Amino acid sequence: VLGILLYEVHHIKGRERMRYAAEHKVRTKAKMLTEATRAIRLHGPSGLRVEQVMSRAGLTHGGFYAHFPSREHLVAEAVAEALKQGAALFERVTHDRSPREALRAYINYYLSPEHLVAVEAGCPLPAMIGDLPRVTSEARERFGQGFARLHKRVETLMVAAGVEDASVGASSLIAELVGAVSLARALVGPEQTVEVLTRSRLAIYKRVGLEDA
Amino acid sequence: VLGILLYEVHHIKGRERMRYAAEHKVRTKAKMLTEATRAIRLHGPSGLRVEQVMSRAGLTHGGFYAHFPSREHLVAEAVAEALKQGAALFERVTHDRSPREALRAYINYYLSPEHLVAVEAGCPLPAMIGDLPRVTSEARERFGQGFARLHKRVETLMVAAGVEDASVGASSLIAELVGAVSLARALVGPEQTVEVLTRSRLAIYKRVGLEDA
DNA sequence: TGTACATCAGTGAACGCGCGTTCACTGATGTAC
DNA sequence: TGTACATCAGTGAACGCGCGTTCACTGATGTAC
Repeated sequence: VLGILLYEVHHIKGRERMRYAAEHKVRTKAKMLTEATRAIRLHGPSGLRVEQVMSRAGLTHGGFYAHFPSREHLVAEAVAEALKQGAALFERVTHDRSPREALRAYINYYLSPEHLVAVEAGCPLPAMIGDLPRVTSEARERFGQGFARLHKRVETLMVAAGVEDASVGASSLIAELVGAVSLARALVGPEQTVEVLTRSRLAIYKRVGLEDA
Repeated sequence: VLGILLYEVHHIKGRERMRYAAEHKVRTKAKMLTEATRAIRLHGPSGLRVEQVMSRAGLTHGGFYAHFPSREHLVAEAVAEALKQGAALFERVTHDRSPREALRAYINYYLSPEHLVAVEAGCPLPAMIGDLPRVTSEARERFGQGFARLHKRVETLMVAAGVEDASVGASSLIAELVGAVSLARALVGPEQTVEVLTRSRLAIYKRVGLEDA
């Protein structure tokens, strides 16, 4: 009885006491997630290493399980987080431009040599798609949600830009962008790489009705 | 002196003696390569396991190094072999059809639900691109050669089919096909999957001037 | 023809290392009284 | 205010397993004479 009373007291007071610790924990978890999305972009979901994530977050690997029940749970959350960052990237590139210029800016950015190299900061899709079929279905569900959101954004932009069949167009655009960047990153020489990118840019420009820059 | 003489004799006779053994060795190496390309399609270059390749070829893993100096060399040769199979697949789907029907057949096959599932028999590109940036540059060179050959074939077909700007069109087509199938395989539910495929099919049909089937 | 010997693809055990996970412990931050 | 005690994020060593690679050995296929 006394034990139960003490437990209750601790429990109730606990909420007050924990507030700071909880915030602290949330911050370090966020740091871990940040590093995890970085790892996924650089090495793909199956290339994410628990110890590497922890050490980059300034921690030792043993502490991992205070935040995530397993590596796979981290991967799932990191996939979701990466897609949010992809959407944020879309906003950053397109905001405060006219629809047509926004569309052009996104296409140009996506197919630029800078984006090819900026694996850590760029769109997370090309870095993940290859691995995703071999990943938890939870992670893939999250990916599906993120993909749907991105599709919606692009579609909305295309409607505003006066592109007809925007839903089809948005899906097709994302597919070609992802495919072209994936291919370009797989190739070695600058010639082949640049050709893949510029050819896709020309083809896309033509079908969405943008003039050559 | 006598030792050198004996060595010479063995060496010369050796060629004769080895002929059968050599053929045998070539056959088992081919079996290993077949299994290796299968593994790459299923699990990506980084998912290829030496022991798994060997056991599927009916051998024990220790014998691997009688055929390849290292796992990475096998990966490089398997990447090249996989791309040859991809080109063969293109021939198989398009041969003895008129250019326009051949083009349509390839697009339809590539974006079909069967191809989505037929990871082992289908085009090897979607299964590899994600991993390739993290693979030997030798393997990537080989990939580049195979990609160039496929691009050429598609371009030639497009010229014959009367598509204008065939070089750009072929590159764009491959990029979208690869991107769409990669995305579709990454997604879970049938709805999203099918939508990605059919939207890309519609978009491609439109831009290469094929009517809906 | 038969016996001794050479070759080498293939065997299977062992090694070493990376990596996810577990666990006993610490130390900073708090509460109780 | 000060001392005893509770909590729990984080530490760091250890475990277990998968996997690429090595290595001493085998046995089938041949040659030598």
